[in-house]
Amino acid sequence: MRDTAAWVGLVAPGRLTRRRLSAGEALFHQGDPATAVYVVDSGRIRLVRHLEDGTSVAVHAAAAGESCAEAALWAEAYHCDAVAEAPSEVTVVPKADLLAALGADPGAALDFARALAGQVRDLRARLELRNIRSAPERVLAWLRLRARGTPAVVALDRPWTEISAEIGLAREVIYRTLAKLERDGRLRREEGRITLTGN
Amino acid sequence: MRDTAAWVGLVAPGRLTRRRLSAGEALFHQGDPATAVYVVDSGRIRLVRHLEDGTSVAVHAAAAGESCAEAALWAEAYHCDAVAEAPSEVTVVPKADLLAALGADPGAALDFARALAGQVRDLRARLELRNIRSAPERVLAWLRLRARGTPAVVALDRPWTEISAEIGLAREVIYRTLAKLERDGRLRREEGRITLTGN
DNA sequence: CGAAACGTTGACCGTTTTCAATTACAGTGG
DNA sequence: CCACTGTAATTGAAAACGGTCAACGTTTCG
Repeated sequence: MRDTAAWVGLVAPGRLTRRRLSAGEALFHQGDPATAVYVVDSGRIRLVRHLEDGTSVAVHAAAAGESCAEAALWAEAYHCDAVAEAPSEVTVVPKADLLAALGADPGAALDFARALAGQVRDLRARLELRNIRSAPERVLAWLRLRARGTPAVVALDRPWTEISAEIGLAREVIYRTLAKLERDGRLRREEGRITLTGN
Repeated sequence: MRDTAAWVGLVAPGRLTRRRLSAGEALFHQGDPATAVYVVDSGRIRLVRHLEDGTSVAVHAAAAGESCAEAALWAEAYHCDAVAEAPSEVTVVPKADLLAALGADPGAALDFARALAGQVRDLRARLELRNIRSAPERVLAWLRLRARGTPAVVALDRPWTEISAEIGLAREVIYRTLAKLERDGRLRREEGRITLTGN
């Protein structure tokens, strides 16, 4: 992971800004003129779309390393609110600069497209994962997708509490499921990593 | 919807091919040299990734109107199998032609990026939707996201059977939930459309 | 006209969620 | 250096919810 936002390099470093947000602080509001795209460096930014009837729907929660509001590049105004869920830091990539860089060099635009295509691939896979109803099967599928080498080993870079949200199961279920899978000999749990065992 | 693949127009029509697949037929195999990107015209293409340990994981199921294997543009070989779930038709967009078109004109590359960014936005929203556990809340959120006008009306362009898969609930649950929401006065069901009622 | 797909509803079962309680640490400030 | 607080990791038990099976009327379409 996490070359996710390599395209930030397309903009001159001097044009990038850092912004620090405290919990609950807004990065931008729905309707504000779209002036920048963002990359979350730390913390978590929640994007919420407000609807005509007064209700709202969460459309994304960008974690550290992820970018958000790319679509703002082609929009006049932001289509959702962005609020920090926790103290966060974001890199502000001015829309004008990024567009200029992309328009000037086809290679740059292709790099950008490539990053987006990678993200589309990832998101589709995640979505497909959610179609697996059974908790153990889903967890196994998630593990297999990110396993490397023989025997298959998955390095755990963040707490299960966080991973469980990505997998879409309550964290208790994850623990229980892992324990059971280990008992059944499907995997082995070690400090910071999981080894998928043959059968 | 479904300008999803407007970028197909970037390639000279004469270079596009149509391919018809019968149920179960393979469009390409993991490891095959990546030669094209595809747009599903009808039917459904299932993408499956095969893993080192012999197991496999579904990474996507492209329905009519969707494109697939965009990432193949930057890959030597396909990273998954593509098999028709049902009789299907796809437009074959030769990788070389598309890359050439994108590389020649920054505007074209930007259009491509734009389409991908839109898809990223959609996929994130769908994923976020899946985080809503409660069936009625999930259904309502889905409806609200695609409601237009005041009062909010959702036009139904396809059978619930299909929609239920997108929402991620068994179709029976959808029917039951809709019936209950209607009973509770949260919405009204009419021929081919749903009206969200105030409260 | 008949087969398929769609829409609908009831009932039951199984799984996941939720609530609760406990252990283990890591970091903080006195 | 040590209580003290907060997060992560676990596990148990009960409740709730969605999944699945079944049955049936309806519409669609070849």
